[in-house]
Amino acid sequence: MNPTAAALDFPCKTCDVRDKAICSALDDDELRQLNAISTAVSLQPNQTVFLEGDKNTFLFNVVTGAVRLSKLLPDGRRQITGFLFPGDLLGLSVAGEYAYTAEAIAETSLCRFDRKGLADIADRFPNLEHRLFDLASNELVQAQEHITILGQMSASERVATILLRLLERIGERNDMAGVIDLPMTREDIADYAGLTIETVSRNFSQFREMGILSSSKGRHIEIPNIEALMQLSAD
Amino acid sequence: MNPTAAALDFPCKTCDVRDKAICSALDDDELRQLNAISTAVSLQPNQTVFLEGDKNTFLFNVVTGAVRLSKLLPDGRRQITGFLFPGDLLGLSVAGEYAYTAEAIAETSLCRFDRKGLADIADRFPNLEHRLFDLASNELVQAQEHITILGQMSASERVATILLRLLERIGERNDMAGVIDLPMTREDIADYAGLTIETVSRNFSQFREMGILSSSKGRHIEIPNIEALMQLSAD
DNA sequence: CGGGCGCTTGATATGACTCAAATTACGTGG
DNA sequence: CCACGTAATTTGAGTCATATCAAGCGCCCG
Repeated sequence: MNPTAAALDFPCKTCDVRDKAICSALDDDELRQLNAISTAVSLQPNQTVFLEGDKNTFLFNVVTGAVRLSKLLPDGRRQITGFLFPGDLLGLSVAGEYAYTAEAIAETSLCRFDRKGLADIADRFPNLEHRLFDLASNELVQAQEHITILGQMSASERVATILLRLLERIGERNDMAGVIDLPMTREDIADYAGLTIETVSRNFSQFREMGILSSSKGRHIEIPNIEALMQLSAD
Repeated sequence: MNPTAAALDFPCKTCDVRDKAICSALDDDELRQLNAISTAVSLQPNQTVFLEGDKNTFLFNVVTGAVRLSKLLPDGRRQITGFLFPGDLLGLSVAGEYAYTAEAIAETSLCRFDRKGLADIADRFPNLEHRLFDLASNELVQAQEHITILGQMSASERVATILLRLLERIGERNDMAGVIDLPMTREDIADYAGLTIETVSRNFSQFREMGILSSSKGRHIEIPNIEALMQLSAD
């Protein structure tokens, strides 16, 4: 916002996600080295970050915007395995290949790290490797919650639960009420929830009729009573 | 099998999973230090390793047997998020608590590591921390495949896919044919697949009628033609 | 030999999907 | 700024896959 000479030193220092994601584990010296192997990347909506099966050369931090992760079945069915927002880590993989496709949902900026260079730095700074392990563990926990949503919940419970998680992550909360401006389409939500577009839409409509959502249209969501939504969410 | 004086040095050296899981990253010297903070644990079927919400004091390696990971919804619905077998890592978590319950399915032996001690060792050996990161990444990839199964596949596709994964992990494969002796009940499979016991059972029966499974009963599964099962699995 | 648990099978109910169409929001060019 | 065309969302009617409810079977263990 108000760059000083010190801040201009290297760009990470004024980064919005400086205290999140990978970078939060590091002191200024470490950050300077990380900065040396990082590149800023800008993406428009629906642009691809990488494809499932690509060689995993890079790790990314989401700085602004939103990203969707997805896997395709051979016949074209798509499962969205996650939505990522500022501060999230992107690009975990095994066996040298990304296991999913990553695409920008909105206008998005990423910080890109060379994987090899990152490994070199990590060898010198246990903090960094620790942080990567924590981030991976965290993603695993989220994935298991997603599994539980898909395996056990009804359509309305899924929609309610997903709205609550999006509220926490990208919404504004005021006491009992909340607002979310969704960056993703109903189709994205459907493919995340394991439902059809129609079922998602019908549940939004029903929530409106019930007064759980105030008559918000499209991607602007207003939640007058968060408690009521939580009661529908089954956990 | 045939212990020498050197092997008797410390127990890890003759461990069945010496070259898997955490231990595979380590040389003898590192392994010796790891050994110092590890304890063997034996469990009978249905005994609890830890509960969701417990303080995450330990990490475990599965040495023999099988473990199921599960999460409960407040009303009692259960989602099994994974089955673990020899070599698998157990106990990843965030925020100091296990995010799921772990229970032995069969007679099981585990190797238990003090988390704090492990962190100390990891600070000195980047190899180990690297390995933990890889294992966590690997579990994340598996979780995402599970998400795709639950979100997109029909009941028969789920059952076929799950059988194929179990075949890879704990089955015997001979050319086209395969055999699996399942350690888990139909209920476990149902809770893993996001289906009911009845639906899982009906699909087993249908696969038998179709000749995809040879008339195997109960938990002994014979697959005369693995290709045919793969065609039903949708990926 | 008996009891119980796990598994299978059958009949019916229902929640979500499919197919179809109308409505609304959005970006573009006039 | 408005008109148009397209994409996104909503709504409706009917179907189907899987859940639910209900028995019956078989196998293991005491």
